[in-house]
Amino acid sequence: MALDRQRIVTEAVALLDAEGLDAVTTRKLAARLGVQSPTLYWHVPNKAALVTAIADAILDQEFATTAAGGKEEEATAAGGEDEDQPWPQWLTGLAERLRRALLAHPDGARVVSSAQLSRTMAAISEQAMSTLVAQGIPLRQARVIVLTVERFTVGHVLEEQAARPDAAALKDFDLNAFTAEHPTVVAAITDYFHPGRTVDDLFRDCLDVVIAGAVVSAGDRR
Amino acid sequence: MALDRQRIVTEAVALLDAEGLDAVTTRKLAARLGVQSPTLYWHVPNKAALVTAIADAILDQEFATTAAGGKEEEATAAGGEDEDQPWPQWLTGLAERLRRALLAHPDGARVVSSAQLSRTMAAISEQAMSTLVAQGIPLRQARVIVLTVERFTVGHVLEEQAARPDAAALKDFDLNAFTAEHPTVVAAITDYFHPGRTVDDLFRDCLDVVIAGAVVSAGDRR
DNA sequence: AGTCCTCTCTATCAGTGATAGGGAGAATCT
DNA sequence: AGATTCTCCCTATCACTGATAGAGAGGACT
Repeated sequence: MALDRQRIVTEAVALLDAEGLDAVTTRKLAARLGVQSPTLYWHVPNKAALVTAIADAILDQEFATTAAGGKEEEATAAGGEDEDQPWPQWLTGLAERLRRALLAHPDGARVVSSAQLSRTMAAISEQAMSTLVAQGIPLRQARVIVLTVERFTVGHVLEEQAARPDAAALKDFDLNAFTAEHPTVVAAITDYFHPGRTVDDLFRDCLDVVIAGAVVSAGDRR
Repeated sequence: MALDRQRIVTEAVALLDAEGLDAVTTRKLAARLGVQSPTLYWHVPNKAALVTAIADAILDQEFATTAAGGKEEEATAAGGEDEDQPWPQWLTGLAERLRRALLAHPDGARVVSSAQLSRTMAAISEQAMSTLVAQGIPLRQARVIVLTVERFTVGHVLEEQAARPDAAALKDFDLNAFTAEHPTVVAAITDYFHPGRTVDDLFRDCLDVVIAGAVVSAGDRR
């Protein structure tokens, strides 16, 4: 099978899924493709470009229609969400889809946050801002709201996927001392998760805060 | 001068300031300290621990009193902010101080976001959640609000400090094509910055959205 | 005096992204 | 048809990274 950029990116995502971002090296990737590592540099200028391409691939899995480019009409229900629903709900759905895309791969948030000039991310922003504008939000507000939601979501998932501290870091971690110094934090965590709430609920609760603020800042019109 | 963990971290921050996170290598750091690189491993278990220590140092510069530990009374005005002011304003100040701390060093957000178990970050959360609780916010809401603000802020600054794409990435970037495909995004950017607004204003506007949502979710009590 | 402990050293390892430059084969030009 | 160019992959190598093994200097304790 001919080696091309497409196949490289696909295999890179597979490697990411199997071993995480730190294991995505040119050599391991080349080995998977049955090729020597310098060969990759004929198809991809450098590793940063590869990571950006991976980011686009990750986002595309959830936003394929959105990212397809503004050409076609995208009849309705782009990616499962209805653009005609009220923007707060629509934006909530967008954020949840974004989170789902990031969580679908190890280090997904790290990949996307270190992508340089992701086309798909730009397409998402475009669709989000234009959707808000189409529903009467002033352009300036639309930008502020969309950026807020995007950056919160990436920041949130980044923390969700943060590497579990290694044994060396944990060995001098005294839970009792931590609880003594941070009683409110510990109490809040146990309180939050006790009734069976999940990390999905936590994201949703945090997102609701952001969306509520967006509604207020948009002058309460809906 | 005796080499100890404190001096290593201080010099690591200096190296970070001078050349950025990617240049913080054990060899360069050791050279600055007049020592061979394996020596560092006597004082620091591995590089991840070093990065976490750098993150704590960065945050300490802005939150020294907060992070000092819950022992002393911290008379008033911890780090320049008054804990008795209404929590929305107080939380706004906290987020701005957090952003200032991150922006004070190259890759500051990247450092903090890749820190494992930062004591200072925990101390910040503790102070924030307890401040909200002290003003009548239920524990569960306090946690949601504080996490939202923290993660938004880190996510936002992470993007602010994102590496400018290199020449290779820019060479096949067609601004006209980008504008054609993302008209709303481009229009929103020019519209936003035209009247002399800065990136500081943008953060503040986004933060205001989050805080407004926090106020709503707290049931409008203030 | 002898033993331990603290700290720094040299030597070395396996890997990493990246470049230089060679060569096989297909496509294109004359 | 023959010559040339282009495409794509190779080998060899570079400078550099985080990390470990193990030696040894010197002070502190017994």
